[in-house]
Amino acid sequence: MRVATWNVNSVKQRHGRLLEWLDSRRPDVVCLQELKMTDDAFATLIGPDLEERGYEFATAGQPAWNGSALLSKVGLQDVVVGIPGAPEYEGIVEGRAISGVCGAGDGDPGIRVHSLYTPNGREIDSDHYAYKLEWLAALVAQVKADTVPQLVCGDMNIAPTDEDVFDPAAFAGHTHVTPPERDAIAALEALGLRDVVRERWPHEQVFSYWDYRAGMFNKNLGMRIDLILASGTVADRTAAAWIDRQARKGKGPSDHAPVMLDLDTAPDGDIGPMVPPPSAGRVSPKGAKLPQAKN
DNA sequence: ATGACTAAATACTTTAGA
Repeated sequence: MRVATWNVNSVKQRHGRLLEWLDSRRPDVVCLQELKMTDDAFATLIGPDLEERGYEFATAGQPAWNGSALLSKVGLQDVVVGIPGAPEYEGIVEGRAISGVCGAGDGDPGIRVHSLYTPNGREIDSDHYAYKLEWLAALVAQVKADTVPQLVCGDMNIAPTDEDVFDPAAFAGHTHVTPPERDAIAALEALGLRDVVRERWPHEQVFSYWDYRAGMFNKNLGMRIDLILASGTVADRTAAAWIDRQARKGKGPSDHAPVMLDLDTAPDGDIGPMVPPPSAGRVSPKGAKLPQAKN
């Protein structure tokens, strides 16, 4: 079974590339983030394309911003929209979480797959940052309460360690790298979840996000903030785990690349081409800075 | 010192992303 998570940065803008990627990689379960559209708009725009390819789907959409989706060719049961107990932001329930059980049947309990878009946090002294931490606490509580096999996937907006950014010095004082944020990832790992990409690439620079500006992708100045965290029995089935940098290349990409996990069973037939290892031989230049917002 | 790119709505400028 192949599982993928991808922040597509607008399904409307990524429609063609998303379908080409699905046809090339043939994932069985797909988590999408930043749909930037409502449930109805998603179903109208891309629902028929997904059904034609054998996917069931469920969405936690929202007008214009955020939005998470879960696609599955291997069953989609017990869908939960949102995280119980998660905070709202200024009275709005944002489309940041959806989960469902995939691959169940024949005595197999399946896997609860979460498709998550953690709040960005903006600045450390902002209420968006406090909201991010509260949201993460609700996620940890929910994962703890659920004892079935789990995959926690998505744009977590946290670089788990200093190895997950191009230069820790460039991120001093910024969100995504602060101890309270990293504590949330550590709390999930303390519950038995494992970061399958880092386990597979323990000493490589593997990034999943590169700012659109200033040639950051070409210089490999990125961050690893899109994660797949697997509970023990699922992580033990890892056949391959990687970041699909090919999907970040060319004209009109998302600023994120998909994260991929192959478990030790897969459907019969062609599941797509082999892909090269992530960032093979690439090392970030030293002393680079983050792009700065215009004032 | 500054800008840098993309997307959506607030729409020809602002807000947001990370």
